[in-house]
Amino acid sequence: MLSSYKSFHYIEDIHKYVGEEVTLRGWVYNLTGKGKLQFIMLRDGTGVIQCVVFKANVSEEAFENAKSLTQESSLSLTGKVVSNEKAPGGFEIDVTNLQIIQLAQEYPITPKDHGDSFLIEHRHLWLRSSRQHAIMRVRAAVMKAIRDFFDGNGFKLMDSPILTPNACEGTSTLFETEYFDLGKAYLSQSGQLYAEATALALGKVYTFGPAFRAERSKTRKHLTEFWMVEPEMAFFDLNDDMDLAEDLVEYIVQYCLKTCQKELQTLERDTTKLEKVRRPFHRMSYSDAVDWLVENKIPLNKKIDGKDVEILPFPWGEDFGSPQEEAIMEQFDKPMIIHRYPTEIKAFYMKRDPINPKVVLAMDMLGPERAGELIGGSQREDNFDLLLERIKHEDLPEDEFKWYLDLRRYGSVPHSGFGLGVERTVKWITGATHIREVIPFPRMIYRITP
RNA sequence: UCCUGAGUAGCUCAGUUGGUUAGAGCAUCUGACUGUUAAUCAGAGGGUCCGGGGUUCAAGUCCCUGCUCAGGAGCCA
Repeated sequence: MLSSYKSFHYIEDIHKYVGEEVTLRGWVYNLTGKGKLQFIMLRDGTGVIQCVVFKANVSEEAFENAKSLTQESSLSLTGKVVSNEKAPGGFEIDVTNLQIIQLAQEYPITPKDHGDSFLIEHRHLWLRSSRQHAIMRVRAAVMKAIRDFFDGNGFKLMDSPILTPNACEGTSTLFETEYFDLGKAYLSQSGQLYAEATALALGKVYTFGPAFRAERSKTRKHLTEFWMVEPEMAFFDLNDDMDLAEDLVEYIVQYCLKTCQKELQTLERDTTKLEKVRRPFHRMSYSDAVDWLVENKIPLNKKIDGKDVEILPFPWGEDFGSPQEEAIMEQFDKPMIIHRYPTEIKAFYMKRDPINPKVVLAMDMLGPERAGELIGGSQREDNFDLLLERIKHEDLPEDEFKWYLDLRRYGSVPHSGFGLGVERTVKWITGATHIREVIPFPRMIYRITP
């Protein structure tokens, strides 16, 4: 517990002090005046409350101070907590004294509409608005739910390096930097390989940190820097992996429903849709998904010689893009998993299905309401020879993977894991229209400030 | 990398077929008001129409070009 050193109160606790005098510190969220009466909507990070300054109840100086306030000025005020049904939230403060800490200059973000570009340029101030404030609180809840879930289920937190000598999957474009005399280093796009090593030391681990991708993606689903949690479990097969993924997502959503009702209400999120997020989720193999696309005449969109062409029926072996995933997801009102993708379109470390080596034991979890891919995971190749063969086949630098191959040399076991994108998840739960709204300071292809 | 769209006041936008001095709401400033919720009322200030070039008697408007931004594809969480 925090010691009670505070000389002021927080708005979230105000209901405990009805009839009493309190001191609040915060910022002017909005203002309106009516002659001898000034209304101040005060925010302090924990909530917003209406404070009423009546000329006859305060000193001349305090009233002049109240009149001179501007949006986002910081202040300290004292007054009595009263119940008033005219006040938003049901309570208000009858102000008896008021001191300005700093009189804010003309604040750029007004209560009226603004464009996306303007708001993102003022991200450092935009975070103060009620919608962004609510999203950040849901984000904090999602982070906590993730940690609670793993910590409470026997997982150990394991931190993987950010600077790495090679591309983890060998596909994605990475940010590059010079690393002393050792040549180039890259910002990690995934902690998975390191999580595998620690899973063989600790059993069940999760790594939780930022990931970096230098792809020139410019959509409302992509960031160049995002947060990902990656559990990795020794002795888990693909089914165990999918079960865990479903448990985790169910836990996160239910935790947010339990602890973020106010925030979800501010965001006008239809929570009945989130309440449906209960296990079991839907599952479908890649092959069954292709059959469904063929039956429903969903084509493959491909670029051949610079021309866009539609290929029908959808050919087995091609990867799904957003159009295919969205079409499949439209029938479902909770997340679903597609598993057992063609070997050729998936990463080298994924284990081949012993029943059908044309597919790997991989899985993607897609979210409803156009949330897109929330999770990507797989059972890992645990056979030394097969893994080496895949590394060679993909032309990956064998030397860099020597330590990784060692894991298959010394007590190799079946193991699995997955990665969950935090921002994708928060975007889905909050119903935010753009991923840049769900991380405090988004990093995107054409923007690195603020 | 490719495709599409946008750029006019601090902010959000309107601006007709090219035609007089480029408009509105909000914000700001001045004044009125004891119950406002994006208050209301009266008044005031505020413009490199993204930059450059061109067509024309005349360009915010048409053409070329550059810049900036947005969305989508591919890639993925």
